[in-house]
Amino acid sequence: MFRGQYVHSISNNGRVSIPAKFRELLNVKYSSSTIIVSMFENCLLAYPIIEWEKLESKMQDLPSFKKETVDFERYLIGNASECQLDSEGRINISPVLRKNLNFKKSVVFVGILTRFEIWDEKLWEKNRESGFRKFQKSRDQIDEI
Amino acid sequence: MFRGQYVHSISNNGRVSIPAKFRELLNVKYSSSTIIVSMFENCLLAYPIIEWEKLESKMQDLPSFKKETVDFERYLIGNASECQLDSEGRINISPVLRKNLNFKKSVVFVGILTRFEIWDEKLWEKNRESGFRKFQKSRDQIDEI
DNA sequence: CAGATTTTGTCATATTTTGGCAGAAAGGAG
DNA sequence: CTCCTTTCTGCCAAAATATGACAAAATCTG
Repeated sequence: MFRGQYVHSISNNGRVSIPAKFRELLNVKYSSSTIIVSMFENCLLAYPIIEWEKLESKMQDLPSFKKETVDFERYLIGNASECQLDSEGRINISPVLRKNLNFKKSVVFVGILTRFEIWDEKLWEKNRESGFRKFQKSRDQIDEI
Repeated sequence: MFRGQYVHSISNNGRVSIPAKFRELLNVKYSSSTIIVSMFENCLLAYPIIEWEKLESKMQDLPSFKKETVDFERYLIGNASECQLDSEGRINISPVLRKNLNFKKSVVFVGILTRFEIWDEKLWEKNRESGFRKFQKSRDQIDEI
């Protein structure tokens, strides 16, 4: 499972290495170092290809013409791109995504079970406080755990 | 059951040994010296992996993109990390967690039944007074015991 | 098509993490 | 209190990891 945070620096042409722990999980559990990266709220969302495909098949079961489906899929699939890790475990993040998400010098990888997020470090730091408050709130909404 | 307090020193690269009593419990009761450590309020929360995985499997059944789920998982899983005790019974605490929790020289392990907390010693000392007051208050709220 | 720019592959190196040992400190038994 | 065992911790060497640099390949542009 993807867990925890790792701060890496991103080169000025958008190249960044994936944390070793995440690479190992990709190799061992998923037997593939291909990931799909897409936009999310203020961050990138990355899935091992197998997990992404599960997601896609669930999306295919949604009512195709419903407004929510169209909006959801257009955004999530429309911004997706496939990345192969290179021999040093790095990927490239396109200029468009970097610009949209304001990736500057360093990014934070945040593991979340079957996927991980990538944030601009400055923005992540700025959201830390509110992240904790949101966590506190969400605890009361989630009755299942 | 995890019980009591132990003060250990933490090396400047974040390595700290787990109290022998806790190690024994992990081996004997849980048959595994892997733990998951995550952030809580002002301290780390450590679970034997088996206990933690119960929690995670419940989380996987939550709707992935719903706001509450994202806020909850991002915090709890995003701050978590798997730790294997090494041959000397030590674990490493990542730079991010150390920074967030202000771990300096010594930390306090506090056993609480199925889990234990890890506090910066200075902060633990500072909270001793208020901890007692909170305990006094809580007595009146707890009817079950 | 030629030159400029960007992307990719490889290497070198600085930094961090890990493993193991040895000795200090703490705890227990007599 | 003293000795002995267990536990903790500082230290060092070895391995792993991250990242900067640079040349080769690919792509874009006019």
